[in-house]
Formats: sequence, C-alpha cells, structure tokens
Amino acid sequence: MTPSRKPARRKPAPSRSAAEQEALRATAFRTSRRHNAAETEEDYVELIDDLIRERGEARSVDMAQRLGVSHVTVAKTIRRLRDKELIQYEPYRAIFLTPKGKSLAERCRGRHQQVVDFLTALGVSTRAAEVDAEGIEHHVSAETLDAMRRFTRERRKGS
Amino acid sequence: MTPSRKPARRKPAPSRSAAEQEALRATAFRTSRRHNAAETEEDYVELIDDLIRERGEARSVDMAQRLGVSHVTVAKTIRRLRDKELIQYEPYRAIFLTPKGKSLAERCRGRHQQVVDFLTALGVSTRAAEVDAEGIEHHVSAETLDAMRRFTRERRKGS
DNA sequence: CATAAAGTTTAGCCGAGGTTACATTATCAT
DNA sequence: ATGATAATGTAACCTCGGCTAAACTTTATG
Ligand SMILES: [Mn+2]
Ligand SMILES: [Mn+2]
Ligand SMILES: [Mn+2]
Ligand SMILES: [Mn+2]
Repeated sequence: MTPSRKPARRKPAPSRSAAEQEALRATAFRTSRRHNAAETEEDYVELIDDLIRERGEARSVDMAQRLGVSHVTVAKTIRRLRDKELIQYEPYRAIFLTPKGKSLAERCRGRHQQVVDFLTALGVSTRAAEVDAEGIEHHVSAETLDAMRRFTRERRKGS
Repeated sequence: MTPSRKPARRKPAPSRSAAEQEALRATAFRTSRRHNAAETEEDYVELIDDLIRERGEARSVDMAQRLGVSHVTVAKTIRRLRDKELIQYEPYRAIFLTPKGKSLAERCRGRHQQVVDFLTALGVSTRAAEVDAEGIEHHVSAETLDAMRRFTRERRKGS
C-alpha cells in the first residue's frame, strides 16, 4: 500500500492547446471562488429586503433565525456590509439598505426567483428547487441565466 | 437620512405556515453552506483523479496551476485531505487517492460532466458551461441532477 | 560529482464566517 | 417607575482557505 516512489520533477509541458485548457480550468475555479466570496453579501441584502417587505423592518434576530446562524455571526457580518456601504444601522436599531444595497438586493431577488422558476419548470419539486437555488443562484453567468429564462418561458407557453 | 427610531422588539410571531416557511429558508441556507464546505475536498479529489489519468500522477505543483492558487495553499489543503483519509502521500512524493477518495472523485467527475452536458444541452456555450458547472455542481440535489439528466437525454434524442 | 533548478515543506500572517459566554440596552408588564 | 425579558453588542476562540518568505529535498545538468 506504500505509494511507489516516483520522480519529483513534473512531466514535460503539455501541448499548446492543452496549456490553454489548463488556463480555462484555472479560470473556472477562480470564478467559482469569487462567486462564493460574494455569496454572503448577496444573501444578506436579499434577506434584509425580504424582511422589510414582509414585516416592515429588518431585525438581526430575524435574520439569524432565517439564516440558521447565531446572532453574533449576523452582527459581525452586518458590520462588514456597513463598511461596504450596502446597509446602514445604528446600535439597537433596525437595519436599512443603502441605495447601493437596495439595487444589489433587487438584482439578487430577481435572479433567485428566475433560478427557482427554472428548476420548477424543469420538473423539480418546490422544496428542492428552493434549496438548490439558494446555492446555484450565485454561480449562474449572464449567459446561463438567459438560457434558463428562455427555457422557462417556452415550457410555460408549451404546457 | 438618519434611520427612523424603531422599536427594538420584533413584531409578533408570524402564523403557523409562515413559521414553517421560515424553517425551510433556514434549511436552504444551511444546506448551501454545507455544500460550500464540501466544495474544496470534492474539487481536489476530482482534480487529483484527472491528473492521474492525464499524466500518470498528481503533483502539487500541477494542482496549484490548475486551481489558480499558490502551491502553499495546496500543501495545507492536502494535509487536511490526508487526515480525512481521502488521499495519501509521502514527503516530496506524488499524491494518491485512497479507495474512499477514489470513490468520491468518481462521483464528482460524473456529476461534473452531467452538469456540463446539461448546460450545453440547454444552449450554453462550452466555455460558460465549464465555468458555471464548476460552482453549480456542488449545489445540485439528487432530484435536480435527475431532472437535468432526463432533459439532456431527451434533448439529445430530439435533435 | 557538485551544484543549479525545480518542487515541497514549514512558519507566520490575514480575513471570512462560524461558535459560546457574558455585558449592555431597550421595551414590556406589573 | 421599576424590574424582567428580549434584543443587541463585545470578547475570545475556532477552522478554512488564501498569501509571502524562507528552508529543505530531489532531480537534472555541466
Ligand atoms: Mn443564496
Ligand atoms: Mn437567495
Ligand atoms: Mn467545483
Ligand atoms: Mn468539478
């Protein structure tokens, strides 16, 4: 079971097209990591917008509940979002979106709904669509979102 | 522009069905976070498997290149994966998958390909499909993956 | 065979995002 | 009015996944 001793130097460089292929791979991984990094702020502003619509205001205790996270995590995160000028709040008070935050929230809300609608049109149950969309939404390019929209529209018409 | 002073206490609890809705939301967020946490190890074992197929062995320098990350990041991560018994290696030597790691890698490879094929069948370009799939693959439930597979098969047949 | 180059490891730093325990403040009820 | 309770904040800790700099090992080469 001991791994056989292999040379430390790498094999000779791959062909030209293979090198391009490598670069594309790296781009894919990098892009995915960038999307993951944006996930928190996207979900937070979307949630704040939801809460304001549903209950008139966004309180951190409700955010913690919906996110399934402790209130301390919410406290630390909203401080970062305030530094980024996406939200605004004062101690012991409700949370508000800045214009910048509101605009991001609306883009995220729309995209979220589009992904959910697409998965549903594809035949996925409501529950699974809602759960999967929460992750998928952060990784759909404009091109993919467009293709999803077309499919949803056609499927709706065709039924 | 100062936010109006609002009461600190939250609004009265929502109705029964609304509470269930809250729980589902929390589940969606939690699931998405769990999938994000699994992303690194899934991508690493898949990549190691790819490299072994393509070049006969997996070296950390090649992994760093493909992942678009420093070789030190790879070193730290593979130590974790070894602790989890997904991979095996000795100092200055190539990296091997344990049976557990190999099995995970094969599941991930298959899922990755299915997502790429699905996006392509949907009309997304090869480049965008490859990039988006790298993130989406970690968030597709069995149910969604199944729906994707059905769609891909039908579209292939129908063309 | 000596040494340069390539690859790997180690040490130490950082920010994000999670936690528990405890302190503080604002609202509600008596 | 005041005291209990709910909400918010703060301190201290953790892991993960990035990084740079520097040391070390292995392989290749003159
Ligand atoms: Mn989300
Ligand atoms: Mn969302
Ligand atoms: Mn991936
Ligand atoms: Mn993949």
